[in-house]
Amino acid sequence: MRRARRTPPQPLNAMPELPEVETVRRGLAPVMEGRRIARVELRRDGLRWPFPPGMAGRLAGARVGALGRRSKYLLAGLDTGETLIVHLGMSGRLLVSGGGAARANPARFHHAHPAAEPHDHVVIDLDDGSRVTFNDPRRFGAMDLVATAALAAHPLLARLGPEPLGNRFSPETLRARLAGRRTPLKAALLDQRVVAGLGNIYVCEALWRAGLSPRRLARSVGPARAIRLHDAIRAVLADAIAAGGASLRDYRQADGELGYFQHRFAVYDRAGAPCPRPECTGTVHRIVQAGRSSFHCPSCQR
DNA sequence: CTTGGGTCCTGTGCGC
DNA sequence: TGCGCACAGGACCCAA
Repeated sequence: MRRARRTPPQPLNAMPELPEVETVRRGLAPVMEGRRIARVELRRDGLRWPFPPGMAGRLAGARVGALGRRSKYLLAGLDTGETLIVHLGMSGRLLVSGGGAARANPARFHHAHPAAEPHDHVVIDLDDGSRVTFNDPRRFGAMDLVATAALAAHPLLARLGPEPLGNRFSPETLRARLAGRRTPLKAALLDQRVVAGLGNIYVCEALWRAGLSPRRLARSVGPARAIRLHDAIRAVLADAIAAGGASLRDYRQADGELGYFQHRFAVYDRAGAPCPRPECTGTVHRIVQAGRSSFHCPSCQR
């Protein structure tokens, strides 16, 4: 008889950017949607910020409607008229145990739920016996609970740029938001007001796909380069989400839990490696911009 | 308004 | 082999 195992340690580069959050959303939706929250245990006062007053009591008894996503934020709509906002920060994970996962493979679940682990900060029990645990060693994550009618005005969401995979994100809107900015393109794309959901990894990857240097000034992106960049952003995110879905199934079969996908990057964290672009003989370089690593190929990214 | 730098937090991995 | 420290990241905050 085996004890239920926890998710193995995640690789350092499995940062939750938009594709990872979308992967978590897709895995969590069948667990949470339509379920009533039976009980919520807060094992500390907050994460990055204090939890809102009475959050556990306000969640208890609520039924979860649609599980959505905006940028890197998970949004759980509730029948109480409130929405739970969850941000994974850089090390946050949502682990599923019990419920359908346990019934589907009882041999792997000697106990209904694994014992609490360090950094298990929030435990959400649902009315079918399943449990969603928020674990976040670095506590850069966040949770808030706000009136759904006021969601769009929430300070974390109000100023976000367009969803990169949505209909309102076009080469023209991208160029308009980059216009006039004297900051390097790398920094501009990390600004969530320009386009929402990109982090350091996918900015590096999108710039490589577009053949644009991270050092190029944002305002120098004209219509032609905006098309290349727009297409590259969409393609790299779509590829990452597609890869994430596959590994999500693996995680569920192995542990009944949700995890991030592992993905092979073209340039991110690959300093010194040959540029993977066909017919490019360049080498991936690491530079530091605004205190962050940028990985790029100086030969084919201009 | 724009831009850049500091800060939080802890596990990992490197160098000595 | 063991210890210590730099590093990683998102988003807020503040200063210029």
